[in-house]
Amino acid sequence: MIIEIRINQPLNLKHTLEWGQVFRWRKAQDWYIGVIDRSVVKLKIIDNKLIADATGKIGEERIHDYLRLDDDLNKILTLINKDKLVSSAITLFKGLRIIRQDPWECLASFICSINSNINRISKTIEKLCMKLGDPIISSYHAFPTPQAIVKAGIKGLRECGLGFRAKYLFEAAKQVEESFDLYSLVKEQTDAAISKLTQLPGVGLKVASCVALFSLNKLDAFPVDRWIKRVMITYYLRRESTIREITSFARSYFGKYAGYANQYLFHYVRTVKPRKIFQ
DNA sequence: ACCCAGGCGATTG
DNA sequence: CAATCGCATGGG
Repeated sequence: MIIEIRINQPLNLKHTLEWGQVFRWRKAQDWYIGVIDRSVVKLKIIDNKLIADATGKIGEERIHDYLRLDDDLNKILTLINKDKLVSSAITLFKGLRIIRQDPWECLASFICSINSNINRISKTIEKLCMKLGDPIISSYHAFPTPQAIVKAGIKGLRECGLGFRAKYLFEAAKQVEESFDLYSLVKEQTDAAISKLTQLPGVGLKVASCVALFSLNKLDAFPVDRWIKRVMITYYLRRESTIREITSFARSYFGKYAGYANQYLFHYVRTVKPRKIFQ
């Protein structure tokens, strides 16, 4: 099914889908191909239209929702544009949008991301889906359900290359299957949602913040990894700081769209040479 | 070798 | 009590 969505504001699929919010999108000629929920989706932009070619029952509403096209990006970028650094990032990456993933897929993905790198995370998740996800069409599979993860067992997960993360993912899946109400967290305040998430095994502040930002509609969540930590300390705080000090500063400095600032900065410090950032 | 979108439990101060 | 440390693992 082909869906056309008229877009009247910045949307850059490369910046949005390729670098670290989500790990399953691949570029094929002029399309981006990925899986949203249980549908294989191809996306491309022609002029001011987003073209989606999708299998299954997915409709315009979910595509719109996934790319958060309701976010007024121009307004958000104006609000977070507080200094030269963010301003440069916005110039380079305008059209990068926060996306709204399925919370379980997001949680599982970021448990897999612990002390790893984007390249490896993508490969691990690919193996997980291939082995444990329900087939959709050709070689595309849905993301494995918590039940499928539990059924695979720690040994089965290790065979996908999860290493020491296998037991975290297994235990988290078990709790989500049995008692942990992941999907109700969308109704909670940001800090409450994050603190509940960190009760899960393998979920610390960083992973919880990513889940809150990328799947639970918490646009003020500010994940601090080593890249963000370095740029925040050297450019903003200008002294040794804890993760809590950094997130607290970021919230007050960038405001309720701190998560957007986070993604633009993350993109920027990973792309631009350090000496260019700090002159 | 060294680094990587961190978390956890043990140890130290 | 908080801060620090070593470790789980595997690919580039």
